Amino acid sequence: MGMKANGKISTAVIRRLPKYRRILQELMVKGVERISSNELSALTGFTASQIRQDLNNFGGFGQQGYGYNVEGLHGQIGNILGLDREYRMAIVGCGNLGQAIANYATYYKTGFVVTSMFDVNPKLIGISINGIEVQDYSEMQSCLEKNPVDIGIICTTKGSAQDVADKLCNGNVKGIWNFAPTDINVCEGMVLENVHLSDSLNTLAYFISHNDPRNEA
Amino acid sequence: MGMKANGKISTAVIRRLPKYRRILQELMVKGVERISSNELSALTGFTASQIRQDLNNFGGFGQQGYGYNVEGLHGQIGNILGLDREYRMAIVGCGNLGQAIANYATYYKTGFVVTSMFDVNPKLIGISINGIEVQDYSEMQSCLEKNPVDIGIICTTKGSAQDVADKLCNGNVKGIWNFAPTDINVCEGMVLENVHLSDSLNTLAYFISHNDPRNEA
DNA sequence: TAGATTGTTAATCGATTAACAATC
DNA sequence: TAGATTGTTAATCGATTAACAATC
Repeated sequence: MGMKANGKISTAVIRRLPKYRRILQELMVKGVERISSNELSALTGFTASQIRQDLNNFGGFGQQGYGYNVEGLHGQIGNILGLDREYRMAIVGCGNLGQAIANYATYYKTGFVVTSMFDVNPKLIGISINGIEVQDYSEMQSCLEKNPVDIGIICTTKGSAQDVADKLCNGNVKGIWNFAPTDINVCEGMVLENVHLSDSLNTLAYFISHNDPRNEA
Repeated sequence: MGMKANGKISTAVIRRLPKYRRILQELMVKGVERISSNELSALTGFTASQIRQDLNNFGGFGQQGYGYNVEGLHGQIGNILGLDREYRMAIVGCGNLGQAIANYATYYKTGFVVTSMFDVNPKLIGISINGIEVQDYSEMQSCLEKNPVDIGIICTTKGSAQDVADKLCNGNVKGIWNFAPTDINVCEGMVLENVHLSDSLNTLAYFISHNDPRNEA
């Protein structure tokens, strides 16, 4: 039960947590009540030892001779990830990708709520996506003051990304989810998560051209 | 010049290559001719030592006392990644995300060509996206026989992803780029690159809720 | 030539795996 | 209780960093 979380957990561990939780969710749907680290190993591809090691960074969630309670562990990991609260999000750049995320985020992820969307394109300003009206990017700063968000999502072109990032930093968002195919500089304390699709595709090309099927990213 | 590439290069190294190349491209645009591992370190955030180590997995591209030729190194890394050829791609699932990728891929990435798109939704079948007509998913297998592709891109819901993956395996694609928020099983030899947006967002939530700005994914 | 910077080996650090005692 | 499986320590493995000789 008790979170240890004394020191810094390595990012490798943290990035495995969502997968654990995803698989536990599927088990819950199937009505599975308990699972051992060995069975989880088969489902995740990680070793049983690593799974036990990972989980014990945060606390002893299992029980000797029994394993882990699926629902309980799912909840624990959710808490660790900070999914026991709501995150308000603003999408900047409302092209296909921005729209995809607007729909996607609300569809798959309760807890993540898109509360505003911004663009510079007059054809997009004013239209409604998933119930959210696209606002003029020039009004973003004042909008964010009135309606603060936790996460800014950058779905613009490479060229605009840094300007957006700067304005999001001023707008007191806590984290930036960056889909623009470039690296951006962010202010002290800002959490940054990049989704570099072009890098991902290039990596795929590497493995294809080298005939090297080392699955799983 | 000469590729070593004797043994298997670690995936950690491979995943850094696209970033090197991306930054070299920007330097080319700026007209920069040469760069040292130290300067590259400042631009990438990796240590100079690591950069030299990484590159020397593939060959000695630098010159003592000089550094690296920007254009030359950019080309070399492109070759290593397998970007000296064309990749034909099929998109399965033509919602916002599929459409975003259809536009994105061709816009940013020469060398990656979307040649066909498939969906089950009658409202989407027949429409044209970026010049490609959306075809009925039920015809995918015969279409792929007539017009083979290298990469299949899964932009469907969780529930359909495995069926799509199976059909892509039969369709002789070489790699799968999976955007569905689930893990899929692929046949022997298939290259799989997952883009788990929900995992990425969960990771972002972790760092926000722990007030831990360990930037860069 | 002297200075700069690579290529490469050796040292360090961290992450993964193995093993097993604790315990349900 | 006996069996199963965790929690945790120790051993191994691999990746990163440091150092420096080679060389442009």
